[in-house]
Amino acid sequence: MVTLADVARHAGVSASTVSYVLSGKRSISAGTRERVERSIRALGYHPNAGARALASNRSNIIALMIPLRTDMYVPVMMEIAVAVATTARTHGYDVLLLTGEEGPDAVRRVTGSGLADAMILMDVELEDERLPLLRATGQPAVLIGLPTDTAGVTCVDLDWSATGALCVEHLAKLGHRDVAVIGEAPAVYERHTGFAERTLDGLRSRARELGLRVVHRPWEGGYDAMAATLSRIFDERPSTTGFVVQNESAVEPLLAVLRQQGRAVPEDVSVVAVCPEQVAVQASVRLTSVAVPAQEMGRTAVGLLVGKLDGRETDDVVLIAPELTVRASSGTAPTIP
Amino acid sequence: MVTLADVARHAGVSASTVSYVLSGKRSISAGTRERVERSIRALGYHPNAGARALASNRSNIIALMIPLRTDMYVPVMMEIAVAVATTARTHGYDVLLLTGEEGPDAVRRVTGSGLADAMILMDVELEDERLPLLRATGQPAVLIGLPTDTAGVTCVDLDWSATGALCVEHLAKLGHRDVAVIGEAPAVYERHTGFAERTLDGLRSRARELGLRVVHRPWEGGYDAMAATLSRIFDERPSTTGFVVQNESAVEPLLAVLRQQGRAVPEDVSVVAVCPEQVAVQASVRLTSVAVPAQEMGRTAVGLLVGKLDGRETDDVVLIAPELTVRASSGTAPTIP
DNA sequence: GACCGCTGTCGAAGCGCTTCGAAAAAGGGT
DNA sequence: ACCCTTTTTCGAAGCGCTTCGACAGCGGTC
Repeated sequence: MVTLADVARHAGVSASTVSYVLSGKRSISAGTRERVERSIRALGYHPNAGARALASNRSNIIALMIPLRTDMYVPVMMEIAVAVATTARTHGYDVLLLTGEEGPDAVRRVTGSGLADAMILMDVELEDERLPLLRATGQPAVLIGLPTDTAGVTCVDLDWSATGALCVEHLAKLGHRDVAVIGEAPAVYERHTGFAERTLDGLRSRARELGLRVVHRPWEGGYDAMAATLSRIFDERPSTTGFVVQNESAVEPLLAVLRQQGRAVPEDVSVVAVCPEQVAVQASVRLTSVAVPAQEMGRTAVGLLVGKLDGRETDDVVLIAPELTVRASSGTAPTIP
Repeated sequence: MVTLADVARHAGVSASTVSYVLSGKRSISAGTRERVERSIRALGYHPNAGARALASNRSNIIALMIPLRTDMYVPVMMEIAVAVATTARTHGYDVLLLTGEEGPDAVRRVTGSGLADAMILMDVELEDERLPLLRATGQPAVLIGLPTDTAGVTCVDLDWSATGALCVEHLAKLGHRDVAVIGEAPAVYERHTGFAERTLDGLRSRARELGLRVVHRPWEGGYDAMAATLSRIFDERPSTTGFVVQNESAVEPLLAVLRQQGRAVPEDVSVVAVCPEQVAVQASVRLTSVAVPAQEMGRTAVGLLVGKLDGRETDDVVLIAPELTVRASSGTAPTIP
């Protein structure tokens, strides 16, 4: 193993000089720097992470806590995780992967051991039990998701409320008067994951302003469940012509059942989805959708965290504005015959 | 910050005693152990990861390299990653998340810096460029996937060749004589990712033995592409009655197009999928499938790695035997009218 | 020419832990 | 009571790095 001392010897300088070349924290003459850099390359030197962490009290690692469960948004989670990992690298950080399994203990462990300099938490619940700990330890953290109380923590999220409003506005503009929302699995609501409730709230209040009627049905499971859900919706509100889907795994079942029932999209009913771009484009009908900006969320979270670690002042809550892209699944509401 | 020395003082013992209580590498009398443990809890002590890594030359971190691209098997990747993270924790390891982006450099960096004790590589290509490095450094590593040359590395994978064979056997047993394989995107083959080619080889050679005819068509993209692919297949081989799908994102398009063409599953055509259990169960037709045992792969990989790190002798190549579950998408071949 | 303020470099201390050899304590036989 | 073995505990060295204060040169100033 090549150590800093080896490099110093090879370059004919002291260890501290090599260290300063590496960190740039003191000025080093061009000649010396050059010589040291050449030695580093010649010997294939890599600074020892542990020693560095010990001496500098900084690990250059960001912990990312992903949910263990896979009942929702797996591709979104994956995309965020990959974006976090790549962005972190460009800032010189590595990413430690924690699963929600350990829960608050993981926060304690990572903070206490100095394993990571900061944390990114996903799958944040409205009253997340990890928050008090985070506030108490003063560990720099960014949440992806928006808890009820954002005091002392930084958050990044899609503006779900605006997303819901945007969907219903789009349908209203096309003349739809009765809208059905196919929501997440009941478990998601029970857990008080913020985004599901917020979307619904935003959608409902905008619908009220615009004079639309809304029914909301959670969904989970398979095609049969979807068929049942749809019959119920059309029984209760026969004049339903607009659909909002917030659950990417519900997209294909919904389209399939509609097709099977002989309802044409977008002639008879319009569908607006909240889902990753890719899902919208690859669906059997190209979907009018509000994209879930997974990458942007991951990138932003890392950006904020690095800002904090560098002592910069950062925003407390970053809400990403939703953007609706019109594709082939929405159109003018059918005129009642 | 609470250090080991603080604990020692609090418990009235020396630092080394505390260390031995923690590591269990020397016997400590029950009384002393008790006292030390009480102090640890009282002070809320967590060993400093950096110091530990420096002194012991072990970071207790496993690096997991996941592919950057998301053109395939995202849920499988995610499931493996989560399984790796959870299993690693039960062995006292944390997981560092690397993306393929850095490529071989990541291997060099992580090995050189002592950031991780070992690596798990996913998305292994037949002639993976990270392999020579791994062999050279002697870094303990486990590949998820099977390269051409497995010398000096440990691999875990589903036995794809047997998987292909199993699928075609099942169809043969049901009386199908002409089988079509809907394969991965062409890019996957061009990259020489082992599993795609192996499945196909296994399937083809078994088919030859059983006297079945096979056509193979890569697929990628949307429903239109699937419709085109199917017409071509039925034009060229009108007597095709068996389908094998190896691409989970192709499942719904295939079923949808078949339905649209008025071909009943399983009465007119049978479909066998290679995909995660969940996809098979939630599809619009419950699919006869060979499950991709993502969790098992992740768990096994960690198990092997921990074994290596503990100096145990481990297998070099662990091939997981495929299991075919019969569901509603396959049945007796229709008799030619 | 003595003095000043630079810039560039060095030496040493110390980060918190593990680990080795050795000392101290505790039994066990005679 | 003694010696010998075994168990338990301690002290000190050292892992590879960062960082602080100090020092050596250097050109410029009065």
